[in-house]
Amino acid sequence: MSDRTRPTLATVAARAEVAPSTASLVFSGSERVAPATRDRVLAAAAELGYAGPDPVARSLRSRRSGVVGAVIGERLTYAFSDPVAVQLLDGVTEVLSPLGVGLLLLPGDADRHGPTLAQLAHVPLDAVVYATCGPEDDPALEHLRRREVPIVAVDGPGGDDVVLVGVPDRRGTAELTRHLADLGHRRVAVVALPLRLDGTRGPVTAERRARVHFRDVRERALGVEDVLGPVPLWETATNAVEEGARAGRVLLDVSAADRPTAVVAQSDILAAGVLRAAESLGLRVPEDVSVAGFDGVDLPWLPPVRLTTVVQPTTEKGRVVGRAVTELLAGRRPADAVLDVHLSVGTTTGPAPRA
Amino acid sequence: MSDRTRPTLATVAARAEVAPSTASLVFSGSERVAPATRDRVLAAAAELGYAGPDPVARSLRSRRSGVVGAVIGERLTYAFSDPVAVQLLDGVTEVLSPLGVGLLLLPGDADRHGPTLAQLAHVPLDAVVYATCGPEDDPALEHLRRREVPIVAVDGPGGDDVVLVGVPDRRGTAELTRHLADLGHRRVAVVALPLRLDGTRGPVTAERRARVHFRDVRERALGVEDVLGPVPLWETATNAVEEGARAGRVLLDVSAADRPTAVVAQSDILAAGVLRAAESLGLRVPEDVSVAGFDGVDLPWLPPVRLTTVVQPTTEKGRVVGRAVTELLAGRRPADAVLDVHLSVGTTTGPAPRA
DNA sequence: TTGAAAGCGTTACCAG
DNA sequence: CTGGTAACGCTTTCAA
Repeated sequence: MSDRTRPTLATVAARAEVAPSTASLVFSGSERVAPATRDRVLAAAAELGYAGPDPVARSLRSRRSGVVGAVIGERLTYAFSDPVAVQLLDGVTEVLSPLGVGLLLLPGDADRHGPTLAQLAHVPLDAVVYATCGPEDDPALEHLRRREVPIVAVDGPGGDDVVLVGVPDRRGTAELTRHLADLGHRRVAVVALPLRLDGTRGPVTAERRARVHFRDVRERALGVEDVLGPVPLWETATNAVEEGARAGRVLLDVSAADRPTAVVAQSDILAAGVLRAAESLGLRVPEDVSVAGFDGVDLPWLPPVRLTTVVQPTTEKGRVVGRAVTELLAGRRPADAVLDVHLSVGTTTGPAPRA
Repeated sequence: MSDRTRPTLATVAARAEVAPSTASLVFSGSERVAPATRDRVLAAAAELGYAGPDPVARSLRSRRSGVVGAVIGERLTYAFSDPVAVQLLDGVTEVLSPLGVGLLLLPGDADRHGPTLAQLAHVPLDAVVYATCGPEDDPALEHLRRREVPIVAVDGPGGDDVVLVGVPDRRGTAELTRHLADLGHRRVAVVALPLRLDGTRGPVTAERRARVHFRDVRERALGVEDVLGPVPLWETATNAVEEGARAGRVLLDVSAADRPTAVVAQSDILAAGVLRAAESLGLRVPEDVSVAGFDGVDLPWLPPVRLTTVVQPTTEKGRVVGRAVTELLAGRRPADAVLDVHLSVGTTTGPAPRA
């Protein structure tokens, strides 16, 4: 090993006695290179221990870095304890990885909902995916717009230059609620996902509800009310089992006269918490109270119960996002996409108990 | 908006009537710029809608891309259903994010243990973290070496040019095993994490054991044997609750004469599965069988049981990795680090039942 | 099929 | 404190 400095394409070209441009052609896999020349270049590269064209220099010329940002609102720990977020990103990488495009994590921290500008500004980005939160009033958005970085948002509120991928949250929840109504339920409470990421928890006032930050949360609440009219909302601080349990313990307080006969949680994770609360309060499900969720994720520790829920094709949603990114990278403007959901009736909903 | 083309630093400099190098100084936050000049440049930038220096061009010059790769062996869904992996990466980002460095996910897919070269080769990388698997015989390794990308490996086998961060897996497991031995346990079975990522599951033969791919798996097995001598190992296909349950159902088969009185699982996730299996087999824990894990992760759905386990400081491990990366980026060569673990005795281990 | 030359947008270095 | 100039390592015309 006598090399003083890391070899570059020029070094390789010189050693192979071809022009740099020809060597470049070889590494870009072009057909228009004589096999003999190609072999010579490859041999030179091997001898020099050349690792291939520097991605950064390549990016500068080709205006493509192979990096797509993933905005995941919160700390990794929170975002990735949400199976929906993970499945979604899994779908995205499934499509993007084979193209040599990687996902760059852009988490926020305890206080912030998104990445700081300092984080964004220094990092190459061919596109950005808002994976778990809409880009609504995100200061980073303006920066990305300036840089002309295309954006795909999941369940977000969108905007003209943002490609949207979502599901019919409202219709799905309405369908679920109709199922409950058909079973005789009239007093239904909703355990809501965070309306904003500020740690608030408790009953939702009209003012707070007017300032809901996330489209899907709003829509899922409306879906219930489409069927039953106004219902009480209980907001959780994060999408976590323990948060659902806290909510459940309050809502299902056995001493309350107007205890709901059914609880609609806005995620399966929260629903799992409500189930736990019911259990700890000595309530039978579904005899004393029905519980339903949203997402249709696999909670391996939930059985023997099967949760009634609205199933959304989360991984497929991720793939659709991945394809949208692919289109964007190719300079095309894909249409927004709305995937479908369906009701899955499990063992956690049943006839409303007689008053 | 009359701009035909995205503004560059040169455009901004021209408009502010300064040299490009001066404008560059402004954006790099240098002190050696007259406030008046700075304001003029900033004003010009604002007027032109300049988003700041192009990260790619900047990277080319400064030889730093702000991107650190995270190799996570498997599909996102598998890797991120492991709380240990998530906490670890959380710790890493906690240190790296404030530095404007982002984590690029480098998952494998169903068959592969690591990213393909096509994925790696096109992407800028200041460093790489092997987060959930050692770089042992990884073909990507040679590529990274050529590119002179520094590597930090967690619990990995290492190599001269790889910085290692780990915990005393062997000693920790030995301590746990001594606790069991003190309780009178002699017939102990181990539910092992995957020895290699090839979907194998079942009793571990000597040949297979000789080819174990992951250092921590080997060490944790040895820790048990340090105390009790050779014990049967049951390999799982992935680190998942259901896998632990499958293993548990076989190992705890009530009809077997030599049913173990204690099961040591190599992760808390697997231990949770074993607990489930015990329950479904009608065995009481710890009266009929003791169960222990490794990691000390918070499984919010596990209570009321408290798992006996070896607690490792996973998030701190991530921070240490982050700091090691920081050092490496600064051109220094940090020392390997071994963090500490401790035994946490819960309610799942007790005296061995009388034969 | 190959080569020459011109940048891509920035920062580093050295003068002034 | 500011300006000029030369890279950084590659790809992309355009010619030959």
